[in-house]
Amino acid sequence: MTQGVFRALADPTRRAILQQLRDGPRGVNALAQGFEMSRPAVAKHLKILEEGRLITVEQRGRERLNHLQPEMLAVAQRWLGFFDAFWDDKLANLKLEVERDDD
Amino acid sequence: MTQGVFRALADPTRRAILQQLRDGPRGVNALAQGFEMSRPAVAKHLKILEEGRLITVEQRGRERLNHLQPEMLAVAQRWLGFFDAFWDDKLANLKLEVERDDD
DNA sequence: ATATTGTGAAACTAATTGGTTTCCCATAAA
DNA sequence: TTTATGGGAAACCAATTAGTTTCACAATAT
Repeated sequence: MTQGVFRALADPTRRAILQQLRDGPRGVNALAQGFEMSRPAVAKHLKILEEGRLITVEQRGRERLNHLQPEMLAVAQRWLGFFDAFWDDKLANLKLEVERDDD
Repeated sequence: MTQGVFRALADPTRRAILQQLRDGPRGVNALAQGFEMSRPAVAKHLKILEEGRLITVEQRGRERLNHLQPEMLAVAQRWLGFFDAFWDDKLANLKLEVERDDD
């Protein structure tokens, strides 16, 4: 699960797609207009985003609307959260250094 | 900057390396023992982590100690934070799945 | 009925990735 | 001074990635 999310986030086009989808669901063509690449290329990115469960697809007639599904971003946030303690420790150590650096 | 970070995080070995480094700085050989791959392979991952500025290298004699530098993880966290507005009550359902996740 | 639109699928390509083995060098220890 | 250790660099390889063009097809619009 974690792998699917981080893999999906690794590509700048895919991250941009997610940001686009914050404004509402979009079809492949609408999305592809925002990028300098062909529709099939964007379609492949969407597939990877779908595999990572960062988007869901709603079929409406001949249209396929790609919806942002931000729940999985929480997986990434949670993983990163495990380092917050380290971050805090480092800041604390730094603080100590600063405090006895009064000469 | 964001690209370097997300690229570095895309590989499970690299994420595992970062987790290892939470316990303190390590040389390539020490790290490589934790994975079923050769030292040069791990060295390449370290290089990518360094390019993404997720680690720093301290040269001590013939040893090169790789230090976790968690500041850049905040870059990823900030990017993900832009989606916080989208979170809804589906998060509760997700929590169950997350808790039995490996990787 | 016909034309247009939104999309998927296949086949192909170039570049990148993730790994290997081998060899070499500098530092540290005997 | 010789040996052992920690690690870089090169050359190579297979698989994956990110893109392309072309074709096909079903749903909508005229």
